[in-house]
This record gives sequence, structure tokens and C-alpha cells, in this order.
Amino acid sequence: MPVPFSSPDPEPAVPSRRELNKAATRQAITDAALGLLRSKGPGNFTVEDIADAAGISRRTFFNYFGSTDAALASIVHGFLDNAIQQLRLRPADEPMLESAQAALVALADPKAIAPLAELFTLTQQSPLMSHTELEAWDHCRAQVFTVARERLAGTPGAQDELYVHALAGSIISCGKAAMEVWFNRRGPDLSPASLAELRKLLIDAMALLGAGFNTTASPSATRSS
Amino acid sequence: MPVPFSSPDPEPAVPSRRELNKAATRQAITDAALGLLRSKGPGNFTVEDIADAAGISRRTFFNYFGSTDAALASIVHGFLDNAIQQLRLRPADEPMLESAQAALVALADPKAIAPLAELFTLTQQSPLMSHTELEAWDHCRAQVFTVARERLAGTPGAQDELYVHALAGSIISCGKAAMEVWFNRRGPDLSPASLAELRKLLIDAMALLGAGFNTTASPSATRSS
DNA sequence: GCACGCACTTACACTACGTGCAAGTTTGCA
DNA sequence: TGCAAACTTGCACGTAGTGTAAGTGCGTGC
Repeated sequence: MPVPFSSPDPEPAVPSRRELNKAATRQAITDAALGLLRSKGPGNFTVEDIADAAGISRRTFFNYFGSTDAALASIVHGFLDNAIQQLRLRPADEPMLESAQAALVALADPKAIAPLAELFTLTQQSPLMSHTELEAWDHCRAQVFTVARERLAGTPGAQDELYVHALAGSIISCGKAAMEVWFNRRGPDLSPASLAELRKLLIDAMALLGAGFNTTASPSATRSS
Repeated sequence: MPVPFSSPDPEPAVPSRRELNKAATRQAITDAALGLLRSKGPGNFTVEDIADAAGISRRTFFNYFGSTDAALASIVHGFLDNAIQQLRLRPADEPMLESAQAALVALADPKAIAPLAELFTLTQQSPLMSHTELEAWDHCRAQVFTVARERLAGTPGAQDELYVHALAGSIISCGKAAMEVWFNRRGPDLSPASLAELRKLLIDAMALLGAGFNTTASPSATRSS
């Protein structure tokens, strides 16, 4: 407490004590959940275990998350929300596929992807995570849909609901596909070479989509480095 | 019954009494679940309610399905399994997107789509169904992946895991998009005109995918009849 | 036709989930 | 300092889902 005045923190909209407490509790919960996932494996711990590890009551856990899955999926949500943020930063007149490519590549960074990679490797072999993870991706799809609809509002021939829905869904599917292939190949490897491969996979996936999956007409898309 | 011998039913591998009983119970459960969904709305009935309505014990319900959601999602599974069957019937040298188009259009038939349409309209406004429905679509995606991998085994430039994963995911996404747009527009309408529109949406969605979402280069894709 | 074995159903018990409620505690504000 | 709102907590309750052991119906070999 160096400053006697109101704002020791130069952040916008001065985060109040309450907000900081809530954020800390939230973080403590996800940390505890991830720790238990590491030590006991998926499905082998209860909400009470998480609450104890986080130093809160069982009831309070449910004030933050609806289930253990939801607590863990918040990691995926964090990553994908970040991706959406990147997507919104792209110029509005850029083609959607290029924007998606850029947003995803920006996220292929150790800092952002490390928790996701660990979560993925810890839950890969068990279908216990699938529920909420699928929901997280679908939530992201809905947000891509919103962004795409805003952008294409004035584009002739693309104002169709069908076009926007299909595009958003396909972008998400290709992003998922790239990540899945990467995890299958590299596991929890976060080395620069591995991340470079992820970036290439993401770019290639979007290129495939843009080329309509025509293998004959995609010069630099399907071959590895 | 023209034959006095063992098989009055010309089906393969004579379904035994046990199998018939199981199938009947399974059907009774899904019927009961759908009925309760109609009368009470999503989330307003329990497993015990379903079991009572189906004339079985609560425990037996769990011998067939893991949750109420799963019981209802079996309808979606039935539809999508049917679609996969149609897909497998297509000639192996046909382009995947055309096969998918054909398989989906073959399913745009009142008989096959009626239960799906009702389920969809009953659960549309509530997210209670999303879990298992997303899983059903993802299960279908995995099967499309398998079919695609088998087909493209010898195709040069397409042997990539990435290509097959991205293709399968995108096909599913576009199929979902077409159905979603159709339900949003038509609700539970199963008239020939409505089904014709669904077929058109499915065809258009696959065409969009095949054209790489290039609006400029898709002559007959995005306009309604 | 009869009895044995297996598949299936059922009741019971138990753990864990998720939520409403009515306290108690902390924070923001006058 | 004192009050109000936000937040945490313990308690109670209904429901989900599973292990187990006993009962019932079906297929099979004798």
C-alpha cells in the first residue's frame, strides 16, 4: 500500500476490492481443479475436493461454476475468447478467412496455448471432458458467426444466413482440426519448432477451406515444411 | 406367413426374442421421453418419470441410457447414423462433397426427418439439450472422418490427417448450418415446399464449401428459388 | 419336456451433484 | 460509524448415476 489515494493500480476502471477477490477466487478454483486433474486424473475427484483445495466451501464453488467440467473448460473459454478478441482487431474489410488465419496464428504462442495444451493432454484419452469442451468450441463458433454477420452485412450475395452459419462453422471446424492434428503429433511439446508447426497447420487449414478442398489447385497447402 | 418353417421374417440373422424385447424397451423409453418432453417441456421431468411412463424401473432406464438427454439424443443419433449409411452407399470414386450432398439430400424426407424436426422445435429455445446434441453431431463427424480417410487413402496430396479432419469437420458444420437455417425459417413445417427448401439449403451449403466461400464465383449458390 | 445357464430386470443402498434458503461475513458508501 | 448490498457459508433436499445381489424370462442341451 504505497499510495494513500484511491488507485495503486494503473488499470482502467479501477478494479474494486470485491472484483479482485472474485477474480482471485475464480483463479484459485481453476488452479485447484487443474492441480487435481494432474494428480488424480479426470473423473477421480469431486467438487468437494476442488473446494477444499481452493480454500472455499462447496457451495461457493457452485456460485462460480456449474460443474467440475465447467471449471476446467474455463481454460478453453479463456483461450477462445482471446482468439475472438484477436479476430475483432482485424480490419473489417479483410476477407474472413484471412482474419481467422491471422487471429489463430497470433494465439499460437506459448503463453496463451500452454494451459490449453496441458488440459488437452490430460483429458485426451478420456471422454469425460468432451461435453464442456464441445460447448466451448460451439460458443466460439457463435461468436465467429456474430463477427462474420457484422462484417458481411453489406456484402452482396453473402447476406444469407446460410452463408454466415456455414462459414463460421467451417472456420471453427478447421481450427479444431489443426489443433487436433497438432496435439496428436506433438503432445504437450511447446518448443518453437512445435509451435511453428502449429502455425503452419492453422494456415494450411484455412487455406484448404479457402480452396474448397480442391487438392489439385492448392500449391502450398498440404505438404509439410 | 407362407412358410411353415422357422423364418416368417426374411431378415438376416433372425432377431431373437431377447433382441426384440430389448428393441421394444428401448423404443418405449424414447417414446416416453419424447412424450414427456412434449407435455412437460425440457428439464421439467425426471428419469423416474420416464421409467414410469415406459413401464420399467429407474434402474433399467440406466441400463439403456446414461441420462435423459442421451435417451432423447438417440433420435438424433438414429438420423445421423442413417446419413452415414447413405454416405457409405455412394461410389468410392465420387468427390466427398458430392457424396455428402447426395447422402444429406436423401435424408431430407418426411419419414426420416419428422422426429428430428419435432425434437428440434421442442428443445430449440432451451440450452438443456445442447450437451448430447453436440455430442451426436461430433460422433457423426468422427464417422465422416473414417469414411473420408478410407476413400482418400490413395489420393495424392490428400493423405494428410489435416485434410481429412478439416474436410470432415467442415462437412458436418455445413450440414448443421443448413439444418439450423431451415429450422429457423420453417419451424416444424414438413410440407413438400419446406422439404424442397431444406434440400436446396443442403445443396447450397455443400456448394459453398466446394467453392471456398467465394461469393463472387458461386453462380447458383446463395439466392433462394 | 426339463433343467441348467445366461441375459435381463428390479429393489436397495450409497455417493455425488446442483439448488433454494437463511443465516453470517465482508465491502462500499454516506 | 453505521447501513446496505455483495458475497460466503452451512444446511437441507431432490435428483443423478452406479454397485450389488436377488428375482424373472429366455435359449439350449440333455
